[in-house]
Amino acid sequence: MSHPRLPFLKRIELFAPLPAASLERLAEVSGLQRFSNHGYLFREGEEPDFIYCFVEGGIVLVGGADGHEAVIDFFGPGESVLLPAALLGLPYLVSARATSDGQALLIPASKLREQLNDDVALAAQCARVLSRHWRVLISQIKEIKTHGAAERLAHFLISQSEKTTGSATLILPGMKKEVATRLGIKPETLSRTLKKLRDYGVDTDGDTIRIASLERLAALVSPSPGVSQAGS
Amino acid sequence: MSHPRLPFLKRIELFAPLPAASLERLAEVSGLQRFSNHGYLFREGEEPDFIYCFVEGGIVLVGGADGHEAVIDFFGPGESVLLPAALLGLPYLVSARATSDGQALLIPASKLREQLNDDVALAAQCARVLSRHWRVLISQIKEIKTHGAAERLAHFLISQSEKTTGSATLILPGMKKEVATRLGIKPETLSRTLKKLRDYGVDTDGDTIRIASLERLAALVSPSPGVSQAGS
DNA sequence: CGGTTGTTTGAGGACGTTCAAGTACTGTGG
DNA sequence: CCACAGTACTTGAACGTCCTCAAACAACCG
Repeated sequence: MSHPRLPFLKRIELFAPLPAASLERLAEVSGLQRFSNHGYLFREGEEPDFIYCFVEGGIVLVGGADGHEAVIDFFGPGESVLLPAALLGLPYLVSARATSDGQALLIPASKLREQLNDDVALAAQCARVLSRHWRVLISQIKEIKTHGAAERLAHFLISQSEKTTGSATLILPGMKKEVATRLGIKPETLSRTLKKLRDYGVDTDGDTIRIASLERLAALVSPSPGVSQAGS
Repeated sequence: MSHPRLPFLKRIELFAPLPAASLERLAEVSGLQRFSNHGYLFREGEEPDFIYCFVEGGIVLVGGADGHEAVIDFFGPGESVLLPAALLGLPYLVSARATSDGQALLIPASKLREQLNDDVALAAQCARVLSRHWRVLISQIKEIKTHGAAERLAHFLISQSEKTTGSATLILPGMKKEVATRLGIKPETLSRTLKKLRDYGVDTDGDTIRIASLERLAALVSPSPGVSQAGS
């Protein structure tokens, strides 16, 4: 451990599998940055100076004008954002707003682009991580286009709980209005939909959600293949 | 030009900027494959054997069960699909259906993964192309979540025409029902929405669309920036 | 020619939004 | 400590958009 920021880098999925040499080089140009809840880390349209890797706390990625926001997704410890904009050197398509206090590791975009061109391990790992992100986004698009609000909410809740069977308790990764936009609906609709899900064993208490049976919720999303399957 | 497939590789955006050595290596393991309209090149859930680079003709990427399809996007000459699944070795999340006769260059996924680990140029280029794809998907998600059907259709038509001003004539990249799903609406709704757009100078004749003024259409999408627009 | 598939059109209904009011929580200043 | 304002959230009623269902038309093909 020759560098003090090395242990932080190792906890980022994007960098974890890299050999020591690559990590050292990244550690030298990286910097730790604190941020506080509800603050903006960067805004849509700005030039990419850094990529952000979250060590502690999380943010929500939003796009579009104020009032007509589209929440893309929530990000937390171990995850990183803005790799695409940084690699291409194009303006951010999205803004990031903190959903809690925390700290992020910042890597200068220019250094990253440099290293990308002569460090196979880093380049290959970037390609793999971007591939995973692609699949996440594809899933989201498929879901928006084929499922209704209740199904999307159910699926979201399941994805937020670590487990896949039995009961679970989870805390929403942001304010309800942000969660609503992440699902492509209005806060009012989220409120009502959450109430509907009470019949399926979902209990709400502030930003804490208790799910009685993950299986029962999952059944709501894909009504056991083979059944009539009436409306959307 | 030591290899007969080299000229084809050079016309694929993913490979075009690569040095000769990388291209040669890819050319040796690649193969040309014909496909015919309405046929499936691969289906959701299958194991990734190849990535597909389109030399001629195009396909539509669809996800989800038959009857509840979600069209992701259309792809044509110069573009490639399935890099993410191939790099990760995970099952395809989508199916590809041809929207015309054509031919594609196939690169074995295993060879690509191999080369990715010892060819910086290839790895870096993959990362860049995946970054571009990421941005396209983000744009699509933002659009679905913030715009109505008419606006999305207008934007889609504009993006399909090469120009950005004056009048334009374009041919839909697939059947109307596929275009509809790409926009997240039903064929019936597309038909009706297309009729509404007649008042905005959009004329339909089979799969040929004539746009009187691209500016007028664009105004429909973003009602002239600067106006009241009430930011909340 | 009848069968199949894609598109159009119409009528009715479901889902989600908008508008509006009311409740609960949080931080501020008296 | 409490009144106050600001924000998030909830709830209700009316509305609009898009979907479903159904029928008709056109193009294609055996």
